[in-house]
Amino acid sequence: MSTKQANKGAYHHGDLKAVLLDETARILKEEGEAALSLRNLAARVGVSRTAPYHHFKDKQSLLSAVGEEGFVRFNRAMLESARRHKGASAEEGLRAWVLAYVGFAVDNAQYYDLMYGGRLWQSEALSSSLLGSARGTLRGNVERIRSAQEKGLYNTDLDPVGFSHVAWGTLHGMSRLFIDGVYTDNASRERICDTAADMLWAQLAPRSAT
Amino acid sequence: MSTKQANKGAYHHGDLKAVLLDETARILKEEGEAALSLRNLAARVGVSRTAPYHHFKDKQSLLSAVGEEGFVRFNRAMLESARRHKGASAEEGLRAWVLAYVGFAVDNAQYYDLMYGGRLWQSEALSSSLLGSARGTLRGNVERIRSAQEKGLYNTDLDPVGFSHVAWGTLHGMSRLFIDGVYTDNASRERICDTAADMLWAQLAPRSAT
DNA sequence: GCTTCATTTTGACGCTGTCAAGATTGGGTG
DNA sequence: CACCCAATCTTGACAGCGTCAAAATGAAGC
Repeated sequence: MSTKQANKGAYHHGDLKAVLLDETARILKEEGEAALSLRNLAARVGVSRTAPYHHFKDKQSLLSAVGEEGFVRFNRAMLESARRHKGASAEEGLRAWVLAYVGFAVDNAQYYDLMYGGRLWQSEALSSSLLGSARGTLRGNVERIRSAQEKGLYNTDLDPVGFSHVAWGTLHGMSRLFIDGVYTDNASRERICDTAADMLWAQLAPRSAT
Repeated sequence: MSTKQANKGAYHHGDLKAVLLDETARILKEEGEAALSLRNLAARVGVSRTAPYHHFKDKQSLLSAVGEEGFVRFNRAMLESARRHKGASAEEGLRAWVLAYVGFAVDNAQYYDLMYGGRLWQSEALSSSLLGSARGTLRGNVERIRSAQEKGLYNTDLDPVGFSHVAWGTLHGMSRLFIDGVYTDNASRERICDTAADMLWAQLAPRSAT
């Protein structure tokens, strides 16, 4: 038991930081934000109340770290979705992207809430790596649009930056309305996503096409 | 001093409920959600810690009431914006609506947060009048679209319900990104709103038009 | 004038985030 | 191998929170 992993019960836990991140996400998912307290969290993991403070400056810092983990998972999910629709048409690709974005947000609300929650972005916590992740995602979108425009797949009259902002707003807004339970019919996710994809594609479609 | 209003300092405050609602909104706006505690609130208003409990079941109930007030103000703002652009074209009207919606959300974030925050809509608190307000707003949009379609002002091939959902998502998403400080450039509000209005109008514009 | 009832207060409880100080241990250096 | 240091974890403590119960206060009606 000299390795740094999985020596549960020892005084030096070894794995505590990772375990805290995972357990935090689990509690947020299964019991909601209100049920998350550092004391409760520590108890579940089997350490004393203040043990987490040796790995995270305070509660907000822990939540920021979970948010970063969310960005990693989000990027992974988007890449995988893109890979799965590699041969598809531009319109199919867009449709898949919309569905993948909203799908991730709804199915991983415990992460998505933290990723774009106001508390992260307004406070000074906003670790630079997190900000980098978010900016990188947006810039990636812009670049992908630009590249597709050059290949003649997208409408070349469109401003990539402006469109990215609005498209992001659309996906973010739909995701939030689903997550927060404001949309009444959660089962209609695919239908609404398709309608949104239609709208976005009407902007992206090359002028000469249908 | 026998009337029920404005007898400050008296044992029976008289106005307490209204004052609590206003002061809550003020604290949320000026100091943020984290700074709002019932004890602090009570102290500011000049009553003891538990006085609010005779007007609101608990903290969540107070926040719900503020949220309802938000819906009232929101509807008022939307009506006024519509009145101000009464003679304008359909496209101009849409543009004004987008700007009015996002403008209200950003300038009254303390209300908007509560109106569409997850805590209201998931919890059982969700008073029926609040739900009525929200549903009414959405149904009003759908009806307005339908009516404009019949007058030939909007594209008649469009499904009013589906479009309403997505358009709402777009405005809600942009509002949230502005409020939460995720959009970097808050000054570009009008430009982004215009881009969004372009996109929405491309859906609404009658088929035969430009 | 007395009663009744809504309103407000004081007291108390368990929970929270966080700091300070002490206990424990594993890894690197002699 | 022994030692010490730094990392890690624990115990103790404090102020603040939401909320309940019981007592106090004052306005309105008979």
